[in-house]
Amino acid sequence: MARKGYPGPMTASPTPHGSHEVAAADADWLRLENQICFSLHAASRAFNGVYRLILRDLGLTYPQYLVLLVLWERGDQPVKKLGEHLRLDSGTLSPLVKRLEAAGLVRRERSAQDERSVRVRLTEEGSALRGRALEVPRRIAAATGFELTEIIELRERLDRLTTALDAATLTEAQGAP
Amino acid sequence: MARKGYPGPMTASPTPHGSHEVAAADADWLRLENQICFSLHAASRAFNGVYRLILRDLGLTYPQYLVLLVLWERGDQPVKKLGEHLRLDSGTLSPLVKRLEAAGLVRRERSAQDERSVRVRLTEEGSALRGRALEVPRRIAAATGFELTEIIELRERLDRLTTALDAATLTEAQGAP
DNA sequence: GGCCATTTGGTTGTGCACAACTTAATTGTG
DNA sequence: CACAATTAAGTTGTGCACAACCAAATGGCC
Repeated sequence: MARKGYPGPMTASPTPHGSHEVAAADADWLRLENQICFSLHAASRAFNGVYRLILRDLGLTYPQYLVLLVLWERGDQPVKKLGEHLRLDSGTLSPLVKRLEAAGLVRRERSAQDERSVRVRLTEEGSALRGRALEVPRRIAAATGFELTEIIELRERLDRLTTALDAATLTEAQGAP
Repeated sequence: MARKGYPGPMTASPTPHGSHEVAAADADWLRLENQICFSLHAASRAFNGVYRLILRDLGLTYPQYLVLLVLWERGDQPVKKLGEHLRLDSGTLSPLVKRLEAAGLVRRERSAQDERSVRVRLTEEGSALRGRALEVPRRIAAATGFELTEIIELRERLDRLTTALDAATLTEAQGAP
């Protein structure tokens, strides 16, 4: 668990264009970036673990909980909108929503106006579950042990990171070689 | 993409024990915590997306890359040790390592001293891949657009978060009600 | 009307994460 | 020595994430 030191900023300074020097600098970068992406990965899974426990009482997984949050806050939504709010595509949402339907929490019904669209509607039971879910956030916040300001800062930084990474994904994917 | 405002600290102040008041405060907390866990979730997936692209040339997934990082840095390891470094259990690592073996990057061999243990050993090809992987971190760092100090701060905060969450998971799981 | 691209969901296949269980080797204890 | 407990991997089953592909409905265009 004890964290080994990361290479100091001096050793990781971006060496201009050298040949041998670059290899050493790369190795340092590698170690550092390993930390940041790995830290994020680990934090995400740790969060998932806490949610798993707390949501077990409600019979929900964490992504299912997210879907319900959207429905509780914004009302019935077509699958498309859910995907936009949660950044998930149909390949993830279709089976997930079906499981929520199997659990009796939502119903899926084709729109009459546009038969391509499927509206996800909370059932009585699904709406009622919100009451039991209200205590979840506080338990989660308590588990982090973070101050409110700290949470806000962290969130801001993560969102900025996500935006940058998404942009980079696009440019990598198509445009600039 | 535009972010709606989060409830200010004043509205989210933990109301003592009320009845109606609590519901409103809970709803605020809910919104806020939704942000932080969701932000983390989204950031993690965004990172994964960038890695997916950059690692495609190497024929690796992100978790496979993590396993190789450990092997490159610390040499051959039994599966158990890999799991400790990466916080992954055998259910995840067994098939993953088999895929790496199928790709010709590692070999798995039973230890002679302890026949329960399986040592994961880099092949020639697996070791050689390190050279091509050296440029990965810099491309990732560039994709984040973050300063070094900012990355380090973020990492520190995430690690602290993970530690707190892990501790909370344990106490939730067994002990204190 | 007939033809097209677009939009919306769905399906399939691969891989990761994890819980629960199994198997085999090892260690500890009487 | 015999036997129980522990440990290391593996297996099975469920669910999420995403790429790639498919089908039906829609809307624009001639």
